[in-house]
Amino acid sequence: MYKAMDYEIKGKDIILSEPELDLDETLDCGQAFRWKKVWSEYQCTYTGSFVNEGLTISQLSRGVFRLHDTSEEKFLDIWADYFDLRTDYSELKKKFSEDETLSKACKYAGGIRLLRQNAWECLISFIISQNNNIPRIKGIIDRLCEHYGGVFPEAEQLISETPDSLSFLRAGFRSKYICDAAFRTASGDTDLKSIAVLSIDEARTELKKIKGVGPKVAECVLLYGMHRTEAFPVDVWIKRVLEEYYPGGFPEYISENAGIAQQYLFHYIRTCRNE
DNA sequence: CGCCAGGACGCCC
DNA sequence: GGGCGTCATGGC
Repeated sequence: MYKAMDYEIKGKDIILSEPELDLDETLDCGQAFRWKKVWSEYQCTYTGSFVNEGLTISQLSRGVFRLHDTSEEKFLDIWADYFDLRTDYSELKKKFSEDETLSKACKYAGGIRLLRQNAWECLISFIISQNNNIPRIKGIIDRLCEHYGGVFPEAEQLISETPDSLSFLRAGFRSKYICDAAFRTASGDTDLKSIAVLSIDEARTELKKIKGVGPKVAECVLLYGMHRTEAFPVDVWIKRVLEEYYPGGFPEYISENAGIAQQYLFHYIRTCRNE
């Protein structure tokens, strides 16, 4: 599964070659909500961040990318992990493709990767996601970050908020859940770092102690924020996939990477069938 | 306008 | 334990 990375340093930029990555597919497929796409004169560029570290990255051509104004150290320490570059996705997809539906999904959008995101940001983001649509989720998270100076607020910054004081988010009934998550996290009652290494069922139980965290949100935090690739979030879209293509159950041989497979299916069912 | 959205909670049986 | 109404908000 380990894969060597192919990159070169070019001034203050890093040029990365990774055939199994596509920015549109990876950064805009419902796993992360804070990457902004900008079209400059010659290229399309994404700007986003991991915790306090910002990044501008553009796709120069198929499988070739420029990480702007960064360093080799930051690339190796932060972005290689964030984009999961040390995992061999060609190997993963080869396995997935033994299944007919997954084979189509991987062929349709082969540049999807599972981002290794921050657990706290995932927790709040997916609390916001419940019974909500992606454009509006992005709007709420934008307003949250904007209010805290353009960065995602830490739990400690949110403990003084109340559902009333968060009304500017227009998050509706979800605001009280954000407050509970912040209080529990800041007080140490919930410790995401230690939850991340629990057995998957213990981790689920711990996460669901937070108000507004049910099976789906817990699964998203595990998958996107803790890189527990066996976690398998089932929303209305994946429910349709399961009913239509997997009436006998999801393939057992994929279970340890079911969450990654789910990501290809989610994108496939939502976009391909509308074309 | 009505239906839906990367759901969870509270209550009922 | 499963079924169902409710919860804000706004995208489409």
